[in-house]
Amino acid sequence: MADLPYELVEPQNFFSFCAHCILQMMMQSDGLDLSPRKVEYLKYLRETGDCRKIGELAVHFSVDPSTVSKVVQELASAGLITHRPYGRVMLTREGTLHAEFLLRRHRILALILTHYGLKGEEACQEASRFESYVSRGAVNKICRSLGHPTKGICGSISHEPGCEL
Amino acid sequence: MADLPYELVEPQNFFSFCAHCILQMMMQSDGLDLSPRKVEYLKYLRETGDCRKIGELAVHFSVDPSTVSKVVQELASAGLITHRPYGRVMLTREGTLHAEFLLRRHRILALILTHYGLKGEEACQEASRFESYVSRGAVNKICRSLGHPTKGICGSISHEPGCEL
DNA sequence: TCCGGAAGTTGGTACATGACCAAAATATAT
DNA sequence: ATATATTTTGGTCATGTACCAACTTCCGGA
Repeated sequence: MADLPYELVEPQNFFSFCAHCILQMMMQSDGLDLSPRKVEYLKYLRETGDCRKIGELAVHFSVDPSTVSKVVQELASAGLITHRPYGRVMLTREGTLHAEFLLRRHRILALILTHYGLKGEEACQEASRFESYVSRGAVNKICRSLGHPTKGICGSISHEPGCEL
Repeated sequence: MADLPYELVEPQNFFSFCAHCILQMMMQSDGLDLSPRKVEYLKYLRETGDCRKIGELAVHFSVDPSTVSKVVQELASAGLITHRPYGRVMLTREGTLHAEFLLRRHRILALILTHYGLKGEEACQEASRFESYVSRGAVNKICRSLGHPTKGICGSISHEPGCEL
């Protein structure tokens, strides 16, 4: 952060960025920074309206609670969820935005698979296997190319501001 | 292997399978059994006409020769390549067939990415990241849906017998 | 209010993948 | 035949994702 090229942003242009946009830009990752399991956790939390318990996640993903406990701590360290020991798990604002992307990515990818003859359920499962390795940039291009569809196979697709850039 | 349901194949139908088909069927994996790095090795060996040296692979993938040496041993154990210590690396018949699939998968996936606006090089790199997690079944469906294209972006696509099934 | 069982955490282990280094072994080329 | 280049071996390490056992904390009922 020491050598930020401040000159790149002319003073007269600086205020054309609103705080929200700056936050968005800072938050935007390439979409490849989360491991597959963490992606599943975030999507699940977003889909179920978050505020889940460790045990619920453990049952849903058929893993030991201790496994969930540890991964949840990592997600909390990453600032994507909040979790006090023995407490509930819930998405932060940033985690929510990221989970929105993860769901959009999943649904876009599952959707295009159905265009190639995969059945709904099959497309969903297939997408789940590889989606973690598909970059945000690629997703946005596919999304734009499809005209930002709003209907996926396993849920509706919501488009955050910025995805069409 | 103890409890194979021999009854499932009626004696009068058994000989309708030729040895080649049986071999094919036995060899056909779901396409998800190789780690990303191993996939890269096999594709490279197939593309460069195999019979490579460890050092070449190490340079090409920018990793330590010792890393290559170990992974190569694993591929040899899996029966996909032959490799005597200090000798050349080359694909077995099975390895060649599998590498053909890996190349077809890569090129099919890169191809469809270009249909969504990704540039050639970009599509190739993107595909390389996630292709290891895309099943043979899905690839075959996409392939069939595209009418078994023969021209990919980073090479021609060859279709083994069986891919259109 | 206290207590016991349920829920969650911690610490340890395990396995796969894939990377590195240093040292030993082998091959090759002069 | 020996020096140099290549490869292998044996360690170590990091990441991701699991498990188990033991411990801690929480909560609801008597």
